[in-house]
This record gives sequence, structure tokens and C-alpha cells, in this order.
Amino acid sequence: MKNLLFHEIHQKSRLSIKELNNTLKGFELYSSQWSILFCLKQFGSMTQKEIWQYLNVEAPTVTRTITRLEDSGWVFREESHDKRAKNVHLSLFAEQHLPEIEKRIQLVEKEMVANLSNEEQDQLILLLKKIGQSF
Amino acid sequence: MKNLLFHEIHQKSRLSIKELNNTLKGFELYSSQWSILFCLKQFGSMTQKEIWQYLNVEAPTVTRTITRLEDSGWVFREESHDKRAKNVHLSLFAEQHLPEIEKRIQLVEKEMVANLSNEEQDQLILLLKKIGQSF
DNA sequence: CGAATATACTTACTTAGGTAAATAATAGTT
DNA sequence: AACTATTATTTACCTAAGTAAGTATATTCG
Repeated sequence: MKNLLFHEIHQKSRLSIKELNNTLKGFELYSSQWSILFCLKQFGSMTQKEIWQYLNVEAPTVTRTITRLEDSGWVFREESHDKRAKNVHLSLFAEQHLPEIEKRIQLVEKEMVANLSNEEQDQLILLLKKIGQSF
Repeated sequence: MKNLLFHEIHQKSRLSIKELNNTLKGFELYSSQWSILFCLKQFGSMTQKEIWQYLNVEAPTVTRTITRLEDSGWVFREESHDKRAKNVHLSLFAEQHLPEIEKRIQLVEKEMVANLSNEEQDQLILLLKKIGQSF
């Protein structure tokens, strides 16, 4: 069981991203774009900093992805009171299409963990959350 | 707990890659390069196909990474009997340095799962392995 | 045998993530 | 008030992974 944990996490991460991208293809979206839309759906408008902090990625990654989402009409940026920051909002188009996308993704997720009982699924999430908490 | 599994896997994958890259910096290696060296250390010489099948990535990804590993002297390619395929070998330099790298990485992995008991670590790997088996 | 198919790898191009440095606005200090 | 430090975002450039298409070698089948 030596050194297998990282390998396994990495493998399943790639697998789930593949499945996610495959599902999103019909909506002309990519997995990272989806993660930001999902974020905004959950919490409402956010600054870019709030987004990258929640998603645990770096600021430039979010800049890039939001620029693409803005170009394709899923979100728009609004100047905030603090002129350095920008508030990101879902577009009307996004609000209208997100529920359908969410439904499809939940189906894929269900398939992926079909071999795990509900208890195992909860246990897995709990264990994953405990990783790297000392950092 | 809706839709949290993929998110959590993705998060921890990014976190462990960051830690891995940080550790490998001293050896002028990146995480994906390491995964191939680890592979060759475990199984001996392999064709590129054997490598990407084991690592569950696509062929072009492995081509690129091996080219870099070859340029920096960690591996070399040898023509196989089937002239389409190429056998990849660890260099002497790699053989000499891998044990030290392995030791360092194991320390980082240990830190990352310090909050989990040994049983939890085993359980986590088992659950991860069950994901996506229907595909 | 020869044409069609399959296989192993490569090339070109896309998105995803990272670091380092630049820019612009804010906050703090003297 | 003015200088300094901090903060939010962006730009430029690196690796990682994917798809699609190209090349060269093997295999299969009429």
C-alpha cells in the first residue's frame, strides 16, 4: 500500500474530470468553467478572490476561466466599491440553463459511485476532507 | 452532501500535486515526470503504451513527459523488436537518485495524511479504488 | 501477394493549473 | 499629505492533460 494514495487520488481526479467534460460538451462548457458557475449558483455574486479561495486555486487560473465565461455569455463582471475588486454575476442565460446541467451532472456522479453504498460515499468524503488539514 | 465528492477529489488532487511539485523542485522534476519514474522503478523497462495504460492517461501526454525526462537524462528510449514501439529505461543517474527522492516523497505523503489513522488510510484507498469501476 | 485495417507513437492545438512579476487601488504610518 | 506596504487582478510563461489528425510499422484478409 506504499505511495498508492496520491496515485489513486490523481487517477480518480482525472477520471471524474473526463466524465464531467464529456457531459458538459453539449453545453460548450469545460469542467473548470462549471466549477465557477456552480460556485456562483451556490453563493450568489462573488469577487474573484472569493472564488479562488473557495475553489483552492490561484488567482490567475480564475481570471482566465472567468474571461472565457464572460466571452461566452455565462457571467459578467461588475466594478465593486473597492475598485481593485470585481464582482462576478451569473447571466440570465446561465440562470436559465444551470438547472438542466446540474441534473445531468448529478446523473454522471451517481453512475461513478454506483459501486459504493451511501454510507461509503459519506465516509469517503469525510476521509478526503481530513487530508492535508495540517497545511 | 450534494455534488461534493468530485469537488473534494479535485481539491485534494490539486493539493497533493502542489506538495509533490514542491518536494521535487530540488531534483528539477515535476509530478508527472515523477509518476513515470516511479512506474519504471516498480516494473522495470516499459513501452510507452504500457506506461500510459498504467497511469490512465493518453499517449501524447506520455510522449511529451518522456521527451523531457530523456532530455534531462533520467530515462532513455530504445527501439524494440516491433519498430513502432519504444522501450523506456531508467538511466544510471536515475537509478542512483531515485531512492533519495522516494524517501522525501514518503515523508510528504505521511504529513498529508497525518490526521488519518492507518485503518482510515487503507479504507480511503479502498473506497477510491471503487470509484468509476463501472466504466 | 497486396490492399485495407489496426497499432504505437508523434505533432499541433485546446483548456487547467502553477509561479513570478506588473498594474492599479487601498490602507497604514510617520 | 506623502511615502510605504498591502491587496485584487492581470499578464507572461511554464508544465499537465485532453482531442484530432498524421506517420510509420504490423497485421489481416480477400
